[in-house]
Amino acid sequence: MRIGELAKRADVSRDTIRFYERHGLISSSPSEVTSNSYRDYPDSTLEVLSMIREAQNAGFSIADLTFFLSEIGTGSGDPDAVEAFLNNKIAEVEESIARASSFLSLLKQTRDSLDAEEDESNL
Amino acid sequence: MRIGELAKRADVSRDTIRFYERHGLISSSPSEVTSNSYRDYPDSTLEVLSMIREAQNAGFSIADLTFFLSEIGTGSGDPDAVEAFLNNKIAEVEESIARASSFLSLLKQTRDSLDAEEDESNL
DNA sequence: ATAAACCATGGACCATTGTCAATTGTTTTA
DNA sequence: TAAAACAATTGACAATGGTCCATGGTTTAT
Repeated sequence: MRIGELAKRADVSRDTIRFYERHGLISSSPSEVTSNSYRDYPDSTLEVLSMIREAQNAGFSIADLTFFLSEIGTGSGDPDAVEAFLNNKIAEVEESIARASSFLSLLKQTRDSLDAEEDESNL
Repeated sequence: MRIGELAKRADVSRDTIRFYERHGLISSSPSEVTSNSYRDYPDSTLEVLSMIREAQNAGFSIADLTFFLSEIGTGSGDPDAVEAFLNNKIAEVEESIARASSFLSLLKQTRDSLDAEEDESNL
């Protein structure tokens, strides 16, 4: 599919798609029609884009993703390095989830005590 | 305490502390010694700094934190706006945790299939 | 009392993650 | 077939979250 359709379906901008492609997160092929310079993106790019969002949300940088996706994609590279990378990242993400949960509790507690105050003043 | 000690204890740079203070996340008072321009930070700043880290990890921006901390600190402002802000943020953080957990599964699954490949080739 | 360590201020600078605009070419549609 | 919509490329611009540096003053340690 062409970049415009991909952008619409994945809900990211064309520029973002090009940005990701420049950084090796996704890839495309020249269109079958050789008379233009349009690129063709496989359907699977949709899932990759969705995964990129999840990964970023979990704290992955573009550089992390470049490494992860290229390793996963090609299977080349030092398997031990990939394993070490994954173990590191798994630990980081677990840690991050734990921290976020703790912060979430604080937010809820804050809201609840705010509610209590409200009720207090509405007697 | 003075900025250097705070920086060391909280494990952030002095510049970061000043940056946060400029943005209203923390505050200090002039030192008791009036002959200098040194600032004095209360011990509680340590917890605030630690909370800032948790909040950032959970997706809060500096602007979010500025709002949250000032509201929590002063109790002034529109309580409904604060409540709405909190409800929004709580939903966002919950969503983010769910996504991160899903991504974590992918990472683990990737590691496991990598391990399986390894074992495969080591028969 | 002097050197080393610390502090404040201001502004420049930086990496990351995009976004926008200009130009030029291609496709689709009315 | 002409206008509107879409695409590629290049390079500038922007927001966020800091970091660094120069300068000049203050404190602490020797």
